[in-house]
Amino acid sequence: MDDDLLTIGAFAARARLSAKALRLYDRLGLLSPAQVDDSSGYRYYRADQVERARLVALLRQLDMPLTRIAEVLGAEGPEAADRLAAYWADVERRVAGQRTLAEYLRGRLSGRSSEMYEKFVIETVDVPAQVVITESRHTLADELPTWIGASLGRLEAAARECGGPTGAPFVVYHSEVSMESDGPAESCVPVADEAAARKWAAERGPSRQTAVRVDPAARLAYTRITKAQVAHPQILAAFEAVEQWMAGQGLEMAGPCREIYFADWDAAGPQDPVCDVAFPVK
Amino acid sequence: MDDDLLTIGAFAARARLSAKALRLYDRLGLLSPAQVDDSSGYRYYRADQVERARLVALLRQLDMPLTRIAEVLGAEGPEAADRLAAYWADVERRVAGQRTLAEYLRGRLSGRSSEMYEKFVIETVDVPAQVVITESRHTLADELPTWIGASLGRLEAAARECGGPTGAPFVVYHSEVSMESDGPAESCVPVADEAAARKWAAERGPSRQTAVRVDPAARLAYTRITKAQVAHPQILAAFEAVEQWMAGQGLEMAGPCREIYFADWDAAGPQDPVCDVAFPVK
DNA sequence: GCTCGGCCCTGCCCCAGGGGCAAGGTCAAG
DNA sequence: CTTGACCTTGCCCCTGGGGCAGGGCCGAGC
Repeated sequence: MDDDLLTIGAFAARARLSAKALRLYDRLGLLSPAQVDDSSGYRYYRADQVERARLVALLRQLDMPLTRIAEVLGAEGPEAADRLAAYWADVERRVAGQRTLAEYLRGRLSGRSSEMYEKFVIETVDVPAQVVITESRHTLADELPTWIGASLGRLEAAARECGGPTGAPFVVYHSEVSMESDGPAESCVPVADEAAARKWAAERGPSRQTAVRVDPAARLAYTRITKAQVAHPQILAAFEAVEQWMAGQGLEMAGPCREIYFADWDAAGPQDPVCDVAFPVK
Repeated sequence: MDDDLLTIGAFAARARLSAKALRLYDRLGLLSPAQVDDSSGYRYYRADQVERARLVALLRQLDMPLTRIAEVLGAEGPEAADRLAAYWADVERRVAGQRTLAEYLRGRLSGRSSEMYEKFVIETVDVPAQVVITESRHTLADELPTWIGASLGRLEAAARECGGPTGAPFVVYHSEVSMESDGPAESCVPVADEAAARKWAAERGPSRQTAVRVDPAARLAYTRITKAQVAHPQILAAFEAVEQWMAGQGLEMAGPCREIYFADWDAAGPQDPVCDVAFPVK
């Protein structure tokens, strides 16, 4: 039994890993040598540890972080497969988003950049102050559409108990327009009955990040986009077009940007206008 | 003009980047402030630099390294789009490879691991020493099939001038079985006429990494696989099965592993055996 | 026993692409 | 003039190792 212990170099060659990597995995508890000489510190591996080492190598080929590899190794058969599947599903989601972004950028870089903004018609409108009930959440771009749909659905239902929706629902982006980082987004539905709204919010408690506030009167610079354009990354072009226009007009941003959904989403076709992309201006 | 200069914080907010990132991009020459105060070191950006900054942010979202981003920014319109397209094509190739690997591993982890090796029938065979003409190359796994096809095609053509192919062509993997890292691979075709072979190699020069050598007699442990199995990552299972069997028999590896293509590749169907996966044993 | 070459050990610095924090300088509004 | 917000540089941190230095271990030959 002592005889088929392998030194780190021999084991590394069999496992197709570097000795350095093996020392790291040892330190992280991912793959400990069967035996370590007390005085010399030499690591000795059993031949049957090669299988585990190779599995680590293959998982690393998927760019799986070592901590997640440790989870996979720590789980039993089918559960390990589930964890791998979950990891890979994350990767595919991320890559899918990047793929659409890459396509968008390719089109933009290939020369259409200058004329791009001309497709957007920008106007301004003055909106009065209104009482809104809101939900807030930190979320990533790929979950945004789902969350917006669900959240506005909940809020519109609640609005019927607060004097009914008195205007188009909208979503405010408090930090990032709608990129990868989870800038807080706030979905809002205007209601008539502020007292009822406050009662509603008090009942819900802060658990769902609900709130009632008065959205101040503002002048909005906006452009109208179609249902097909309400998706990443196309919608970024609309935001940028409005910002460009504002800069050209010498207008300054007076608050966070928003998307105003004035049409019936489900009834709209891809080319129907459904949404205004807007910035408050001074 | 002085008035629409932005401090780093204001510029960062507009560009949706961190100030830290902007300092890094400045240091790398990727995005230099329009003006830097000599005494205070304060960076000031023009508002129209936001566009470039956002482009950097979007390209970073594709995980494009800053050096490649610099190349994209340095190129003109369509060329920039080409560079982005080339980068993204690389990503898609890598992910496609990882995807098949992930599927393979998912199957393996979900419980089929123990029975997996039983599907392979392993035998041994003694092969005599033979003169071979060879080409060598460092290559990545995704280019391997193409290279093997082209290389064996060239060698078989050359073999006809050296006494004809006298045995099945094969590919030797000198370091990695066939993974991501570019372990050198050597394609070999046995020939009868060593003198003619040496003449052929001398004419070609070392430019194409050609060589003539005597492949020593060996006992091979091998398993026969079908055309469908000759691909990543399925073929890894065959290599591992042979290694497992060798370990079970107490046999030691006596040299680098190889794939022996004994059948007519183009005429074979997916389920036809075309290849032996083999290890020399002592 | 002695040495030599080949492994092996730990420890340190390096890469990208920043995050976070500390110490100190600047700027503008009250 | 002060105060607080903002800016500067510089240092350490993360992952997953690569590379090198300085020193220890081991077996083979002499």
